[in-house]
Amino acid sequence: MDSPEPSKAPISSSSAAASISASSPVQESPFSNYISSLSPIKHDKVPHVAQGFLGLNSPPLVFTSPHINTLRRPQSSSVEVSQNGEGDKKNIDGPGSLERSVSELQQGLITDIKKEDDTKDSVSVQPSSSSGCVDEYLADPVEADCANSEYFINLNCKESKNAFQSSVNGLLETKNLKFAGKNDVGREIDAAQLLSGQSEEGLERKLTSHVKPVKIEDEQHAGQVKSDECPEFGSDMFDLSSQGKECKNLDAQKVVEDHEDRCDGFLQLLPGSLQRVQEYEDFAENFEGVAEVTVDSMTNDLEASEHQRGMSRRCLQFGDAQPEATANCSSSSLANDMITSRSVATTSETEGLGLSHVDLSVISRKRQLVNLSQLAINMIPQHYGEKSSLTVSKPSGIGLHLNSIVNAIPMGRGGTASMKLAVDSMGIQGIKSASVMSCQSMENMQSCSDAFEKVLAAPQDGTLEAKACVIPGSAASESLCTMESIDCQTTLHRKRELSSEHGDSNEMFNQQSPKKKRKKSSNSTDGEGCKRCNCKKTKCLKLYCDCFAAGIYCADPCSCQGCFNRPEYEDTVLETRQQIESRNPLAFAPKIVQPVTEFPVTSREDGNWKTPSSARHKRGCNCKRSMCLKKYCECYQANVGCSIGCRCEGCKNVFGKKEDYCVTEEIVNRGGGEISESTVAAKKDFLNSDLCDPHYLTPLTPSFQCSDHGKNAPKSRLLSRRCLPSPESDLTVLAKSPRSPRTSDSNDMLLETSKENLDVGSYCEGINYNNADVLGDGCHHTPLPNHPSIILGSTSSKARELTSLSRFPLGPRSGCLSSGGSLRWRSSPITPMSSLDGTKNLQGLDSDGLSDILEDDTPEILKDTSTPNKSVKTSSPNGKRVSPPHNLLQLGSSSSGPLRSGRKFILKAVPSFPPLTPCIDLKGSSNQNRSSCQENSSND
DNA sequence: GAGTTTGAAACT
DNA sequence: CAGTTTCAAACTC
Repeated sequence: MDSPEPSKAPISSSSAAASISASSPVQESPFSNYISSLSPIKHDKVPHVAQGFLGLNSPPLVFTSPHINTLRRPQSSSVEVSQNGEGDKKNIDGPGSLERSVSELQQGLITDIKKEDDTKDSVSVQPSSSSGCVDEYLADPVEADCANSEYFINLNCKESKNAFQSSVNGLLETKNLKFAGKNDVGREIDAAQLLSGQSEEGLERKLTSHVKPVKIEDEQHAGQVKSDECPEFGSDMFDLSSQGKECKNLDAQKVVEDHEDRCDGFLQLLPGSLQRVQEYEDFAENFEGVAEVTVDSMTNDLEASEHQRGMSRRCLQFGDAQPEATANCSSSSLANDMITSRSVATTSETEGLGLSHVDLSVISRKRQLVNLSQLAINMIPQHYGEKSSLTVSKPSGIGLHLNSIVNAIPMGRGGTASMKLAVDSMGIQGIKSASVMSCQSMENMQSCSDAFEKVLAAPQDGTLEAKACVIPGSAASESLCTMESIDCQTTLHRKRELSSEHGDSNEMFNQQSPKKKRKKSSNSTDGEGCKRCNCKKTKCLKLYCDCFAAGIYCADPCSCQGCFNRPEYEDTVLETRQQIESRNPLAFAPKIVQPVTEFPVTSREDGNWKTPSSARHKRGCNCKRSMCLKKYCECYQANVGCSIGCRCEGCKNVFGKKEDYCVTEEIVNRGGGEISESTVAAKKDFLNSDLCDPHYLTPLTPSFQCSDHGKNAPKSRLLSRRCLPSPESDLTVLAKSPRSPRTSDSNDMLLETSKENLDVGSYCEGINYNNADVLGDGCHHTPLPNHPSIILGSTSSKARELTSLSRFPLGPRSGCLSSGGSLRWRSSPITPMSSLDGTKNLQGLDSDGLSDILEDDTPEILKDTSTPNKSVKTSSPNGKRVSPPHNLLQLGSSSSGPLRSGRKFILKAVPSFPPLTPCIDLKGSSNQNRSSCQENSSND
């Protein structure tokens, strides 16, 4: 492990391709995919790094694909991607509009290009021909859509094979530029501009081609989306260019790719240029200036297109997303896609790839989109309840890596990313609406970006933070992470490309002074939220490495020594990861799982949105001296309360003591048996009022408290606990829809032991949470692009989606589930969940009964920690019911029957509930609901 | 910035 | 599966 394979290390572009191919096999296995999906790898650090281990996270891929689909689908009610894609396009712009935009873009681009050409000359970097840039651009935009990608590829091929290569080179160059640019911002900018110019040309081509392609899409929805995006983007670009923002436009275009990769979020748009110009840090600064110009006018359209593109890019970079995507698209293809996506990302860029690569890349992009959408969902919900609903659907990974969590703090980024994701998820249909949303989100994002660093500290972004928190783990953090990681990863990719092209690139990274990295990391950690490793002996190939554990490549900020966690060593990384996963399929799964419901509850009660109390650490901590009051404690570090799974001693976790958690569980457990329908109803009510309300979800953002961490967290947590016994359970409920396993299991789960359930639930919860959000969003807005379930289009569809979700191993959990009971859930018809509308309800249910159930159901995987809980039961947090642990036991055995019935009942009920009733009154309603819940429970 | 503490990850 | 070692982050000075 320690010594990564040296041979691999010097991976050249070719090697990268090889690695890709190699990786593919691994990912191919559905199981691995599931597992990988479970793995949080994706984004934790993603923010900068964006580069995830494409190959590595097979699981992510699974998710990603679904997301992608969902993203695209969003608009189209139909589950199928293709339809959606088309619909999206239409929605966004008619083909004619696209053509127009294309023509315009072309004109604008041409102008810009000329200018850029000049700039290019000035810029040393840029090597790649415009075509190259274009290719990249195309690739990104086309991204998800294989068809589009193919189309583009074909176009490129037809136009000129050279162009394709050049495009590839261009990409590499662009990356290189960025990479090099890091040194000089201005230089980067120039490069970016140049690239943008190239990209513009490419866009022109693309646009022209796109016009045709748009219809081609049918092959793949994603393709449609891309085509749509491209046109829009182009149009956007055009407008910008017309406005005299050529540079920005160009940058935006280029950025779109890069940024998307890194930041996805609206930040990307502005940032896009900025990003290129700089790393994340610089980005913020430049962002303000640059962003300002484009943001208003451009943001909407650009965002949408960029988001999509960005999504796709991320997907390429991040395998994580892929899993989800696969879920949406098709589990079978997902794995391949995942693999391919990875390879594509690297290979396509590096090699130039064949069409197949392109397709793969497209897929990967789709996956990424899915991931992004998930993230967006996570993020969105918080800020935008309605919108969030759209995005929510996909919360691919609920779980968060601690790193991600840490990173999550910089919600702004995450928010932006999420926004983009949301947009993506929304799909074409959403695009316009999304544009609106995006506008808001963009605004938020901007504010966030502006405040980005501030965000952490500033509550304003609290919304963002809240999102981050909510997503927490997963999406939010991921999004955040992605934002930063994206930058990092983008740089990494660039580096890769550079390295591939220029052997030095690797050295460059390595050479980077640790100090700088540290500074960044420290900064990022603190403000930016980007956490970087400092590994010295593990070569960043072990879980000790936060980056590696998060599934992202080490980047500039890292001060690691002898790092093999780089794109260059992709093969090594993948292998190592596989090894680790072979030992522990959940090794890369998000450590923190969020219960969907919790947010609402917590936020409501406290009024302060702090950490998602419901969120829990998958494995739990084992603190003995820190009393869970320091960052030594992973739970505390993640701003989550300790749970049954924790083996900590003298737990004083501000976010929630283990004891409290146990109590809640007990309650839940009892509820499981005792709770019965009345309890469920109460929960439902609660959920309906709060959870159900999409708004409520939105508010979740509350969260934000991630940063707050503990202060309010404890209360919120407690409250949530009361209402929602276990976060996991809640999550599980939500999960049902998406990951269904749990949800479905929830029904069955009762039977299952509490521990297992908990684990699974927790794990799924994160996912569920996302899903829940998605559902909510979906209900209101659009179908979650990603997951079919998300799509929601209609409530009925929701049910299907849920089921579908259950099918797909959404996240890592799915994998976990596969291993354990989780699968059951999936298998189990989530039907109850089906009513997405009920998602909230579900959440609510989950929170109460479901959560309990979930906990019970929680797969062993998650359970790790959980054993103790059962015992805890004695006291109820609320003091209401402190039924003895029987519940667990009951659940396990005799109670199982009743519980099941109860759970099932709940689930069914959930659907019936108004999905997203306005809930906004988080506090009041929540309290009432809680009280009602409690009462109900007591009654029970 | 160096050294210590801490707990997770890895190993046996 | 439990115990030990290794590791890197968090923390303290």
